[in-house]
Amino acid sequence: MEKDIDRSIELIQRGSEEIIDLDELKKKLERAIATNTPLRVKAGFDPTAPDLHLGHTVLIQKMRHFQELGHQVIFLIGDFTGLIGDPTGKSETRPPLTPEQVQENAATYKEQIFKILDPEKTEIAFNSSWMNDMRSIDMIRLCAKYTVARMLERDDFKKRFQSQRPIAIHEFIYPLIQGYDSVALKADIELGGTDQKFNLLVGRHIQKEYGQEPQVVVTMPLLEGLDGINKMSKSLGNYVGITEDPKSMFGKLMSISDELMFRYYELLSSLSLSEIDALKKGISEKRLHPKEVKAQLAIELVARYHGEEAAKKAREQFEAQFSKGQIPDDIPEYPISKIQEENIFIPKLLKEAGVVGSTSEARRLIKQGAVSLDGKRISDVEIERPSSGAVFKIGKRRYLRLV
RNA sequence: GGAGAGGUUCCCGAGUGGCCAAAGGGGGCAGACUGUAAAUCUGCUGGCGAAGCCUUCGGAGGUUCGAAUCCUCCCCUCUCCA
Repeated sequence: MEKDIDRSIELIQRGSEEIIDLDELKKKLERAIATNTPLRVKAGFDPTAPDLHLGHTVLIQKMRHFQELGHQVIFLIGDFTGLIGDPTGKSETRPPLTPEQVQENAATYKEQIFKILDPEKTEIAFNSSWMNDMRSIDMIRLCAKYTVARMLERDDFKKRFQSQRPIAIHEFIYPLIQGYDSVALKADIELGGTDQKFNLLVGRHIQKEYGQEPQVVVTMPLLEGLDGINKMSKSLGNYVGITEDPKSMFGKLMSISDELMFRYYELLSSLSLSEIDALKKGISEKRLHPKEVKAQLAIELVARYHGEEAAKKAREQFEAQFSKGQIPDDIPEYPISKIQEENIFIPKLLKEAGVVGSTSEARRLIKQGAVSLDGKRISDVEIERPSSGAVFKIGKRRYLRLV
């Protein structure tokens, strides 16, 4: 275990939004060192969406920091709370997952998180394992430990209450159960996104009610997605999945803005803050090209999930395709033998090959000058039959090779 | 149980008999500029071998020369009162 409290604190604080409460954290660290007992660090995850993206890894990286400091990390899968659904925004009761599905999702989680976390120092827990056995009377007792007025402090609830929009009762129970999880796990620290702050704080209160020392809350910022505006989420399509192939991961990271790049550096890279500052300085003094700095970030992240070799290759492919305009190897192909006519009707060909959604779309693209054949822009929907090996390029990154 | 509001294209949202494949915005795609940057500017954004035709405004019927728009029934969402 890391014996230097200041170094511990520095690492814990890195990139974090808020720590409640710093003094308590110090005390816990001191005691952990004195008694040689690792702190129990909890973070909860939704059982329904085990497809992690870089946004999730901000939190997981922080878990890793705790492991590096020698503490015990608990990866809590909220398979019970998942049935309720977190009332962030909409209220909905989700269809229950079968135990098999939960196990399956958990397996997927493990596969993904252990690219970052040390399996030896990670405990996987399911809150159904204590919640399923809770009796009604105990649930009511749990509910008795918090008040409606305090629940309404939560911004989301407050707004809905004030604007006379509905709040279902079960939504109040979610934070209580999340808090109770901390009791069940005897959490010293709970990590979560800034949107989780209220729930995490309820956990402190509930722990006190059950005679435990309140957990320290560490909130992490929500990572902006590729658009730089919305938070990274799958439904918005602005994400980089950690199981994505190296090439598309690299490409997506290269498409972010320079401004966003430093946000990613801070929250995702393992470079120290001073190293990151040096990069910023290098760019402003024109010693470094922002594109190169971005490529370094992309390489680091691709390597984390796919290894050094794959990262290097992804970069080479990227440079070949976009900087040198070369045609990538792995592009869709279409057998020219399928076409009988002497003249080929391009919209139909492209649609059949599945590179465009409809002939109408293909017509529009041709009209806009987005389609080229072997480097020459096409202006007509019909052309003479090309020989096999000819390559269509549609827009920036769609290709089709005739074979 | 009673009263009311509403469901429009990927999303938000305008449209209350023909000028509606449906305003505007967002998103997306494409072109220019670049570093696949970002920002900006421009264009496109239901389908069809493209003439015109076909399908689309919660669902099913109906009125009408003509329906997203009017009528009937049904489904769904939301609000208020109790």
